[in-house]
Parts: sequence; structure tokens; C-alpha cells
Amino acid sequence: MAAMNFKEIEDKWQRRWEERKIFDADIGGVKKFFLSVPYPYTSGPLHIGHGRTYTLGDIIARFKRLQGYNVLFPMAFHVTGTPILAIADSIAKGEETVVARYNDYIAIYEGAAKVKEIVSSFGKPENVAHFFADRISDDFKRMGYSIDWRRKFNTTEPMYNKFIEWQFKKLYDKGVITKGKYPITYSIDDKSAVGEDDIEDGDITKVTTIEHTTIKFKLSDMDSYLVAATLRPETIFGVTNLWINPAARYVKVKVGGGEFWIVSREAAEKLGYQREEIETMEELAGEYFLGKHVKTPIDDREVPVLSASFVDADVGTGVVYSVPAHAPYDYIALEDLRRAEGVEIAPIRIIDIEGYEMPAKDICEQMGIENQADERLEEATQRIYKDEFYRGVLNEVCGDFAGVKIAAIKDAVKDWLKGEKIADVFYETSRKAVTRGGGKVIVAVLQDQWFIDYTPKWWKDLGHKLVDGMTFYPDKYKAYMHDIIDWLAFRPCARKRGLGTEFPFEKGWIIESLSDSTIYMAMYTIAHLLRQLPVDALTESFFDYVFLGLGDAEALSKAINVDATILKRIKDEYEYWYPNDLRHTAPPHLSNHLVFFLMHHAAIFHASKWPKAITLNELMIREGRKMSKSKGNVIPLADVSELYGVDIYRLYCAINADFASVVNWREQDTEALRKRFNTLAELFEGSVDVEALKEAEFTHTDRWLLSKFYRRLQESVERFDAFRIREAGINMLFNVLNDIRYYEQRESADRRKRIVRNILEDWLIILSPIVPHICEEVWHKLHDSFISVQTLPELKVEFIDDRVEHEEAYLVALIGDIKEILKIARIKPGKIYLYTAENWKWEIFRAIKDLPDRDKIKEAMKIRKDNLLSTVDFVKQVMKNLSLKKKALPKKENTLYFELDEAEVLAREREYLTDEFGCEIQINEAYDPKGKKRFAIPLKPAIFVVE
RNA sequence: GCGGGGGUAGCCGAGCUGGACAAAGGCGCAGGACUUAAGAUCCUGUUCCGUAGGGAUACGUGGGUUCGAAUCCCUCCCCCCGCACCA
Repeated sequence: MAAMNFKEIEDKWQRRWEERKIFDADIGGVKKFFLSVPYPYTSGPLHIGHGRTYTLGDIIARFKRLQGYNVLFPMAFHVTGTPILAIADSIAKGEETVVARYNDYIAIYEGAAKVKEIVSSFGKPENVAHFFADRISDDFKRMGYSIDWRRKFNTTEPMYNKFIEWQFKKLYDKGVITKGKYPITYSIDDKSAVGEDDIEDGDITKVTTIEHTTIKFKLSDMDSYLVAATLRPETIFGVTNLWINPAARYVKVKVGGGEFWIVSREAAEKLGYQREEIETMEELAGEYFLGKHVKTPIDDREVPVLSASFVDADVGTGVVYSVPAHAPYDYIALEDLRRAEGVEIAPIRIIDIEGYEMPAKDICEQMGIENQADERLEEATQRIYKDEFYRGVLNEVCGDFAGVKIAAIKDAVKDWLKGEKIADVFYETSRKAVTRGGGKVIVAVLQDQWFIDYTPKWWKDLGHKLVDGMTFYPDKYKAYMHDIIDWLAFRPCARKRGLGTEFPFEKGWIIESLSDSTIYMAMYTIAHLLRQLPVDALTESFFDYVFLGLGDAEALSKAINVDATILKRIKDEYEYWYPNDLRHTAPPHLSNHLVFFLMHHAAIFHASKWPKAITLNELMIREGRKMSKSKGNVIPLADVSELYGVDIYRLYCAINADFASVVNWREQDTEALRKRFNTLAELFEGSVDVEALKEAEFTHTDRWLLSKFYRRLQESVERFDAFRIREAGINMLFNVLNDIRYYEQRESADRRKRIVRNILEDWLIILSPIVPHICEEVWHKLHDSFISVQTLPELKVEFIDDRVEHEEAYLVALIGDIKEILKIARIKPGKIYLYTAENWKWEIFRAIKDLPDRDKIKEAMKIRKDNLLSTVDFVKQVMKNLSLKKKALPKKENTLYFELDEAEVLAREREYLTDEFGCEIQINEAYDPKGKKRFAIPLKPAIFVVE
């Protein structure tokens, strides 16, 4: 037979599914299932790692259809936020790395001729978004996803803006939209906020804002403060001196309240973006301060200002306070000074920690660090910090704070210092960074940032209640979600730039992109209908009516000038599909998207519309390594069909790992899977034109195969239903293939073709969620209908036959035993004698098979005393083979025990055994020269082989 | 440090509500069948010992509970993730 052209098959069925619109979901039908997966962000192509989540989602959708549910599986595109905008800006400016990257991206989809033209169109963000949205739709179609595309939308469409506005009005009414200060990364050159995609290498090493604490030290001979910045304000008790870089420039600035601060010139500039009133007075050289003294703020000691080369004017304030007992830099800098100038300053130890005498000194000696130019000082600092933070305790030097772990007291010290007006806040970037254009990145503080306040108790209570009522798979994430709800507090929800919906309560702000992706699943239920309405009609009362059931259609109809029947129709659609029965996504979303998803539903929607279940699959790696564009090891989803074949990719996703495990994409494994898949295809092909076996002609082996198959089918449906797709897949593919292989050995290739025909249709149906294309192809050779919209067959339980399976297992075990003997004895069999256990052995066997405890063994032994093999030995042997349980386990059947007419089975299979061993087989003959007969126990005949 | 997840054969990876476990399945490797050959496919083997279906040793380490432990409890070692506003 001609090999199947899988590529052709994929194309054919994808085209027909689309033409016949078989996945368009319309309301109606008793059972509905609404599944959602995250909408992709359209800044670039998706890769096979992303595909795992969508593929598993599709497998679930397809399985639910088999179960008879009316399934809605929709898709949309996420465009909101800064990345797409940043990309467009970069391309408009002609930045080479970005242009090169997008050349590569577009080359995935387009011929070289068009690449340049398309990239140049990317100066406009909407072109980027539309291009990739279209390509990703194509990718998804090519993956065979059973999506209802009519409901597609993107997050910058006017109707979506209206919907998000409505959401924020609902939250505002609940009083959870608030204002406050907030630090952001900011470009001085661009005069705007910058995100990961604006920053040079921002995708490789993220830049975050770090809160430093500034501490004021009054100069003895001036009306000014030297202001030091620190990440460890709790060490203020151990300060011995200040550090200044003599080569740096410092300035005196007047801050709000009329104080004069001295900080580095760089820090003064940053302060200008972080505080409201800053006035620069005069500039001074660093060395000007050397030898001066300052007062320590809390204990009023006089300490010197010294010189240190490690102080960087562009980090913090350019002034550092020295805690040589606990800071390796300070310790080493003092050592340098002592050697050079004979300065003697004794460290003040303020933290007790097991394993250290004087931590900074200890670690420097341990690591062999000798001067402040040593790069390992950074590592030493990290190590000490981690140790002290978690294990260290402030000692008696620290007054009221003594005796408490740093981790528990750090913030209290900081707050106390702030309260005493000693400390203030200064933000710094987590590393030095520049924009892709080369402009310096600093931290600016927005004075009136908008937040969502997740702290109200009523809200958290609702969130917990919602989670309690949900299913999570893997289950462990449920407890985790409760924790996340507890620590969730304030979250910025609007920003100054990016694409998205205008913030309804203040001009100039855009709703931030995670905050606009929380309840969008509701949009899927009505998106295709909203398209028919003018945008003006999508008012607050419109959404109130549709989603919350407020008001009535007639009144609304007049208000927004839309026919009431249309309004009712829209509402019906929402009422039918909502809630979201399953959200399938990945664990990294737990502490952001998913918790917002749940909390916003809890706050806005009626409890009957709360989400039902969340399933999460881990990531995909490739050849043991994380996939990332910087490593260059990503495979675009668009290439899957060409490189591997879609069904094989889907199969890999389904059976390579459970949801809870990372999938490792290995070429070697895809190759192995391809061979398996080909075998499967050949099996299908070989049976479509063959006549199935009639019940009247069933042999024992036929019944065995059918029994195995339907038992596996039954198990697999249960596992599928519990999202254990991997187990179901392995069972229905690998295990069934093995059964069939065994069957063929036992019977013949011709008969195998016929028996496979018996199970073919049911097999195709259960495999169709995972490998829909091949199943659709074969199905159409048998039926003029789509397998994708079939329902599971009535389970043919009548074929599940314990006795038949037991007999076969018995035979397999016997053959194994005989082979074992032949191997050990190294003989060629001339004749094989088999002796089955006598009746009295069966009696004992029955008597003890389900003993609740060992005591009854004595009872059983009374049944008979035998002088060949003592009953005691016999019972022991039986016990061993039976693996009797101390307590009868209700969950697992003891399948080691079963009733069997051994002699009958052996007689029936004598011919098979004869073939198998190429010699005569004698059953229960009196001839027993070696006395083997006595070794027979039930289900394990004695064997005697004659050469 | 706290919280969560792990450590199973040459590799990947099941099992882990205690008993069917020398341990599923796959890969790799070795031998065989088929083939002019290669590939594909199929069979057999893949801890050690054993001329009768057996025995010994094994699931990070060291203990414990039990008739019985990869599975339960405790010690220790090692790896991964999170630890707070950050997308």
C-alpha cells in the first residue's frame, strides 16, 4: 500500500473543517463546555513551547466533544502593553538588532522578496500586531486546533476598550481603584517610562527598581548632611565611618523642608526625578570631604569621612556608610587604609550569627579576598547578606531591636528610621542600564500612580470562596492559589504609555496589560454579536444588562437604540456559555494573570458565573535546555508541520509528560515516535478494507484482544476525564499496539487485520483528540461524517472478559517459566510434561485466597496433610505466589487469584505450545520420573522437560 | 532560613493510597530473523550468581515502623522553583 502523505492529510482536513465550520459553537444542547487558553501576544512568532499549552487545550476541547458536550473553544489576540509599541518605535528608528530579528521572524512565514517590505511597515505598531495575529491564526489552524474563529478579537479594538472600561467602572464602584506613589524605570533622554523591550539586553537581564534607604549624616562643620544610601538600613547601628570617592563630583542640593543634602552629581540628577522639590546649590570635589567628621544619626557618635575607590558615584548617592563588621567591601577598604595610612578603626558587630565571629572579616579570609579591587567582593557580599538575612539576629547594640531575626525586623528598623526623619527612600535600578538608543535608564517616581487595591477583606474572602469551589489540576496549585490571594496587595493598573484602553478616570493613562486581561473570557461568548452593534451602544448599562442581568432589554433598547431582540440574543449567548468551565494555562501565570482572573471574577460576577476549573501544564524545554530566542534554540510553531508532522507533535505533547512535568523536546524521541506513528497508520490502512470478524468466529485470542482493548478504552476515558491525558494516550497507543503485536504473533497477520477492523472505529474515536488528522482520514474511508464531532461509542463492556484475560496471562506465565527452565538447564526440549495442581491444592488455595489475616492459615492447613510436599511448604509457596495481603485491600482486586480449569486451557492451547517449543507437549501424564509433579501449585503447573 | 517540588537502571521516565517490582513505556546497546545491502519492521537479551522455573544485591545517604518499603516516619547530602508588587 502507498505510504500516507501526512502533510496532505493535514491540509485536507484542516481545510474541510474550516469549510464546514464544524467547530463553530452555537448555543443549544443540554451540556456545554467552555474552555479558554491564554490569548497569544502578537509581537512575534510562537514556538513549540507555547504550542504545548494550546495543544493540550485543544485535546481537552476535542475530548469534551466526544463526551457529548457542546464545546466552545475560542481564541483572541493580545496586543495591549508596551512591547509592540517599543518594537514599532525601534523599527521606525531603524535599530539594526531589532530589524534583523524581525527579518528572521518574517522569513519564517514569507519569501525573501517580501520580508523587507513587511519589516518596513512595522514602524506602525498595528502592522506588527496584525501581521502576527494573522500568522498565529494560520499556525493554529495548521495545528488542527478546533477553534471557533468567529469570536476572534484583539485587545485594542473599540469594543474591547468599551468592555475594559466597563470592568474598571465596576471595580471603581467597589472602591478598589486608588492612587499613590510608584517607582518606574525611566529614560532621561526619551523623557518616558521604559520597559524590558526598550532596554538594551533587557530581555536577557531584567532591570527592576530597587528601594534603597538613605540615611542622613550631619557634617560637623557644615549646615549640610552627607546622605548615604544603603540596602541594609538595619546595619546603621554598626557604622564606623563614611566612604566618599575622592575622584567623584558631589553637589549640595536643597530638598523639600529646607535641608541641604550632599550627594554625588549623578545621584542629584536622579533625585530630581524622584522628589518633588530639589534645588542644586553648589558642586564640590569628593576630596573636599576627606578627613571631615559626621555625627551618626541615632547614637550621636562622631565618625570620619574616608576615601574608598569602590564607591561608585553612579550607584546610590555616591556616599556609603561603612559597617566593616558585616560588609566585606567596608572591611576590605578599611584594611587597605590601615596598610596605606595606618588608620585603625575597630568594627562594631551588631548581628549574631552562628558560624561567624566577625562575618565580613571571616568571609574575606575564607575566600582569600585581599583588596577592594577584588571582584569576588560582590559574591562575598551576597553570601553574607543571605546568611545574615535569614539566620542572623540583631544583638544588644541595637537597643529595642535586639534578639530578632533580620528577616523579621528589617522593615521595622527601616520604618522607625523613616519615622525619626533620619531615613528616606531612594530608588536605583537593579543594574546599570541604557535604552536601546543608548540613553541612560534611571528610576523615576510617579507621584500619582493608579493602583488596584486587593487588600479589602471582603474581596479576599470572595476569592477564597471562589477557589474553594474550583477544581485544579495538578491539585497542588489550589493551596498555592489560596496563598497568593493572601499576599496579593496593591498592583499598578495604569501606565503612561503603551497600547490599550484609556484609563477612564484620568486622561493620559492607559490601562495596563495584565489588568485588561482578567475577565476577557466573557467577551468570547458575545464578541461575534457585538461586532454587529455600533460602538456607541456598548455603554455601561449595556454590559450591566448582559453580564450582570441589571435593567431590562426594552429600556436599554431605547437608551442605546438597539433592537431588544438583539440584546436578548446577546444575553442568551452569554448566559448559555458562561461560566468558563476550564481555563488551561501554565504555572508562571499563577501569581499574576490567574489570580487577577479569579479575583476580578469574584468581585464583578455573580457566583454562578465564576470559573469552574484551572489546569496548568509545565513548560517545554529542548534537548534539556530552556528555549529562548537568545540561545537560538527555538523551533517556530509554523515549522512543526514541515519538520515533524502535526499529529506527531500533538502526540508528543500528549504523552511525553504529565501536565505537572516539563516536556523535554528531543529529536531522538520525535524520531522514535514517528516510527510508532507510522506503525499505527499502517495498522489502520491495513484494516479499512478488511472484513471484521464475526462474533461467531471469535477464538479465545480474539476475545482476549477485544477484552484488552475495551478495558483499556474504559480506563482511558476515565483518565482523560481527569485530565490525565498522558496516561490515556499511552494506554490507547503504546499498550494497544503491544497487545496487537502479541495478538499477531499468536494468530497471524491476516487475522490481525480483521480483528483490528473490529476495534478500528472505536480506536479512532478515542485517539482523535490527540491525533485528529490521521483519525479523520481513516474515518472518512468508513463513514461520510467528521470524526471530530462524533461522540464516544457505547462502551462494549460485554467484551471485557476477566476469564479470557486470565487464561492468556496464565499461558504467558507458563511459557515464560518453560523458557526460563530451558535457558537455565541449557537443553533443547524433546518432550515437555506439564502437571497441573491437584484438587486438594486448589481447595487450600481457595481457602486462603482472601484471608483477612495470617491466623487463618492454620485453618487452611488442616484441610489436608500431604506427604510429598508438606502442606506447610505448599502454603508458603502459595502465599508467595499470591502475595496475600495482611489486610484485604478494597481498592485493588487481588487478580493473582482466579479460578481456572487449567487442564482445559492447556488442552486447548496444546497446539500453540507445541508450535512454540517445537516438541510434543504432554499434559497430566502419570509419567513423572523426577517427581516434579509435587511442585505444581494452582495457576503454576509443574514442568518436566525431557531432552 | 521559610514554603513548594525533586533525587528510580547507560539515558529519558512510570511507579510512590506499602504486597503482582529486577522495577511500565521509550531511547541506547548486543545478538538474531528478514534483506544483495542499507533502512524499516519483528524477536531475544541488557545487576550478579545458578545445568529446573531459584538465589543475592538494588530505587541519593543513614536509621526506623512492618510478616513485607522505591512506596510510610526520622537524620543527613544534593538539585530545581518562589519568597512579595515584579512582567
